[in-house]
Amino acid sequence: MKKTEELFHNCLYFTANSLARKVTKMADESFKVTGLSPSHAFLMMLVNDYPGIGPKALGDHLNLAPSTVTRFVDTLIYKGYLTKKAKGKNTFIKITEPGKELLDPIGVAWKNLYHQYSEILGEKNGQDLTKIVDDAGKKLHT
Amino acid sequence: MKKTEELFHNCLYFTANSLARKVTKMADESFKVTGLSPSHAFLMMLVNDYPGIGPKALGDHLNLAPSTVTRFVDTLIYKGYLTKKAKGKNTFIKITEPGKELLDPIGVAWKNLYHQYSEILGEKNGQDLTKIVDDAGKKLHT
DNA sequence: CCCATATATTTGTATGTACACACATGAATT
DNA sequence: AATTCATGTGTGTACATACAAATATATGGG
Repeated sequence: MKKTEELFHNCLYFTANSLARKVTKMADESFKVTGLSPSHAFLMMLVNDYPGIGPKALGDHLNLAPSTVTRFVDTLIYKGYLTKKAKGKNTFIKITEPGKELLDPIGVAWKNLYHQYSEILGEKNGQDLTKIVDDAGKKLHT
Repeated sequence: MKKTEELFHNCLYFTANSLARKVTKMADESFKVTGLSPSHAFLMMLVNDYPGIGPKALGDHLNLAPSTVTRFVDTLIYKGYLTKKAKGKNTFIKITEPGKELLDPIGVAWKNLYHQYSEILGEKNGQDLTKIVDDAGKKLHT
């Protein structure tokens, strides 16, 4: 008869959320220099790649609900890094000049995060883990 | 030059959170019959195993911040499933009779969740994934 | 026994994220 | 063209979770 708290570690809900919280804490720390949370930063990168993209497409790329994207975008507009224009059913989101200036620091922060967890997990280990987790996430898509 | 959105899938922050959100959605669904979120349910199980346990110890088992545990416990007290008594520096949390009645449904929901994701990922695959994720989470402690 | 330091807990506040719903618009079928 | 259906977007609301600070208590060295 195993103890309950040991059983937790056989539960994907428990382990996946636990890991996500820890990596998120590291990532928040890394991205602090940009003044953005990692997810907001990723959104900025996407908007830079796809000028005029809308919330739905952003959500698809980021695996986030559209309403979440709307919130993020509004925050980034408030900070002066994005603009949006509604035309008919669609919304076109674009990056501003101040927004573009963030892209370099974002890249650096991202690289730092990678190095940080690679150092702890081992680089290859971390890569393997990431791939396995990614594949599982894809399979679990509803 | 890879596309940004493909690079996301090489980022543990991205993949781990993405997976966690998907598993959480499944878990929420499974635990709906209990009227509790999965984390609340796990907390109930621990309190049942360790009558008189405090927020700090609960947080250690659940990988949650003590303040988070306090919030959860207060919610569960409000629902009538737990009690707490402060003595000196410490707080002693116990389960109530109505709380005990939840333990069976919680066990069932938990098992259902396991079967649900095992069916999608394959049972062995899911177990391996869980172990890998758990190990990584342990390494990333602090 | 007293002070400094460490520990446990709670509270104020903030962020990320989602769902359910509403609304506008576009597409398809009659 | 009108009606139905699907899609994109935004809002109200709610929950999980955390940190930082406040508080209360315990503990160990002098």
